[in-house]
Amino acid sequence: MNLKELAKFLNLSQTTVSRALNGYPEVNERTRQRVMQAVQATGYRPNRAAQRLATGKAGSIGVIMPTAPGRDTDLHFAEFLSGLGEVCLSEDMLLVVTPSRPENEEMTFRKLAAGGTVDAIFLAYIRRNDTRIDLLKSLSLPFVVHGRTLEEDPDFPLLDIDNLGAFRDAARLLLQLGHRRIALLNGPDYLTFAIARRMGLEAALAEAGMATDPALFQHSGMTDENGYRGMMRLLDSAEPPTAVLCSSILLALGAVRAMNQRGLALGTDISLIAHDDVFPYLKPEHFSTPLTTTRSPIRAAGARIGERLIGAIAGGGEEPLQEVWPVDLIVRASTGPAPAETKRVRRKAG
Amino acid sequence: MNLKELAKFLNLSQTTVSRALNGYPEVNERTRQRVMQAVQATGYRPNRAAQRLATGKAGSIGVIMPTAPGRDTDLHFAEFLSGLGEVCLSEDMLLVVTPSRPENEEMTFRKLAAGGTVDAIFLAYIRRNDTRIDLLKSLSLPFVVHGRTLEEDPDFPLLDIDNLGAFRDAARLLLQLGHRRIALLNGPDYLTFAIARRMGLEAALAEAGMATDPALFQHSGMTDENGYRGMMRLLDSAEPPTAVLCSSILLALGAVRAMNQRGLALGTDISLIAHDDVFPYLKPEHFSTPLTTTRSPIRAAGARIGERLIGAIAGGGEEPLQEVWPVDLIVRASTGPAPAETKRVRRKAG
DNA sequence: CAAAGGAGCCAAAGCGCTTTGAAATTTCGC
DNA sequence: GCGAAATTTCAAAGCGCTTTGGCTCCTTTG
Repeated sequence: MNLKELAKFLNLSQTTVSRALNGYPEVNERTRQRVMQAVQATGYRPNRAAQRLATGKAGSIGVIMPTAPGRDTDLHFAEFLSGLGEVCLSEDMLLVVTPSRPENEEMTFRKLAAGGTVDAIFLAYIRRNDTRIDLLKSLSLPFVVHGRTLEEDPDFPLLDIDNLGAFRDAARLLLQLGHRRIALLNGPDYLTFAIARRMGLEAALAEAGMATDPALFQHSGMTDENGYRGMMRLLDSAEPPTAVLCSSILLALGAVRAMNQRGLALGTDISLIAHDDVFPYLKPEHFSTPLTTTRSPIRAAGARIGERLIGAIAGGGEEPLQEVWPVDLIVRASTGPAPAETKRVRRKAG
Repeated sequence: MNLKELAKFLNLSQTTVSRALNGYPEVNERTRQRVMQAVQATGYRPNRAAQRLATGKAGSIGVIMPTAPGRDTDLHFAEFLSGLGEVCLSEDMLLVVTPSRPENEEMTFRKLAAGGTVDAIFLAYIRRNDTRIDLLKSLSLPFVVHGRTLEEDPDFPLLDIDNLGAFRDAARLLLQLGHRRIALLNGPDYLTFAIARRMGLEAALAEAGMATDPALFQHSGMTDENGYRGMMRLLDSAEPPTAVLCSSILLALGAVRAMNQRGLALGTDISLIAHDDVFPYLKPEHFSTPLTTTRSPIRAAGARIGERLIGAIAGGGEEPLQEVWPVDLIVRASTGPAPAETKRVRRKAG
């Protein structure tokens, strides 16, 4: 059943039927009712491809899903997608997920753009000098970046959380509690969010007039396993930290396990603050010792980016908006005063 | 730049250029080279919508993403999607993810199908008497179901793992180890995979001539929190189990935490077997006490379903294939002989 | 050397929708 | 009750691609 047939069935022209369906004003209300009824009766649905061709609008948002044979899937991606999806749903947009090898991402973008497959693109996992952003700028497709580059004043539309501020505040808290050796279990060092978090910690240390010890920083994929290994390595070192910042709940999960195994009490012997992207199935407040966290729901970010993308599609060229969300620091039981032995270590060192 | 312009640029007809691009034989090799070069030079990409309209093929696979305001996102969905995506990538297919409220899924299907938005559909989260399957059968669109209904001989294409067998084998192992009270922390009771797993446990118990105690079964969303709560409840009950089956690593995570908190040694005081869908960021072998698991990579299932969907699109109507994968039972340290106190309890009870 | 066959190319007809510009019909003011 | 304006409808022209059927030019073959 297509429009032509439907029109014939109704003894109307395609034009009128099309207009009735799309809510144009120049059609009699009685006629519109009749059309709607016929749609119900016949089960007619407009052909999406034809609609696209005619309007030039794809009615969908493009998302690149980074993928590679050995590559881990990402918890954060799914949660983000769910927020994005929620918005798409209410706006009757489709989500076109394009799996792509990292090395082919440029090609994938070009194909999506030139082929008119999508009306807007979302980009994440921003790297230090990310060439993909310049590419997107040149593509004349609305886009919003999740995260940002390290430059001072980015000139592209983005949404990010205040990673630097979050980890600076977290480190300040630990410093106030008397901690002097603060470790960082971070994400991959080529991703800007991880770099920003490290800079946050470094900033707080600098404020306190303290040097940074690179031996206390680990950059790795954010898995349970890496959290465990990293923590074990730290605990086995000559001067173990008394506190640790984790870039993900998963890293914290492994780190906490390592502490348990060593018989260390969380919040007493050692303090921990984790960043919480808010996964419904893994909550820091439900750890044996509830975790102090820097908290920012990644799902909400997905929803907001969806809104902005849809706005950009509808409204033509929005000016590039840089939106940076503050991050809550939520104190729970995993943070406490630095243990006395720290002082001993420091005396020994000094 | 469109085909017409490209053809003019080359002094060829659209027909010839189109054929050159799509690998048809009736075009001179030299001409084809010229065309390819022009494509490189101009950056021409065919318009996807036009292609679709002309061919009637959408070049994409539809995936329903269940979503609702309060609904948890699902770890398994992302991992599955990644497998599916991997295949789509190699076949140059797009993944159209349609977020949909559960109550609107039928409508969503109809729209996807009648609108020609996708060439095939994938369905998961199968429920007891799932009306969506009949709908799909009536839609004349290739589809493959992940999971299955409970009927004896399903007549639709599906891929599933042997949930019943997996949990029966797991329970048998526990029974052989002397366990008599075996608990089950399961997924939601309206989903067939969870029902099958319960049936697996019940089958093993029946074989051993034992009754089932519904108080030992929990159906819930598969989150860390529910694992913890469920386990706590079980441990606090009059006759706590000596062993527990978990339908997910996440449930196991919470359950293990509960045990730790109660000072119970995993594999000694209490045994645990979890089902492992294989998440790269959360591995049962890395738990403090490595977990015995029933293992089946959900990502592989995604890839296989992708293959089959693409095959079905290409080859027309494949006969409905029921593919059921066996599940490995991998024994690690979380399972051990039933502790002596169990006997005491039984004596008391007997 | 004419007929047959094949290789290579082309014009034009869709695919199913939207939208423009015009025509038919109704409504309204005086 | 008549012309003008507003309302409602329509025919037809795209959107950019694929594909059918046909045409031209060479090569082959009896």
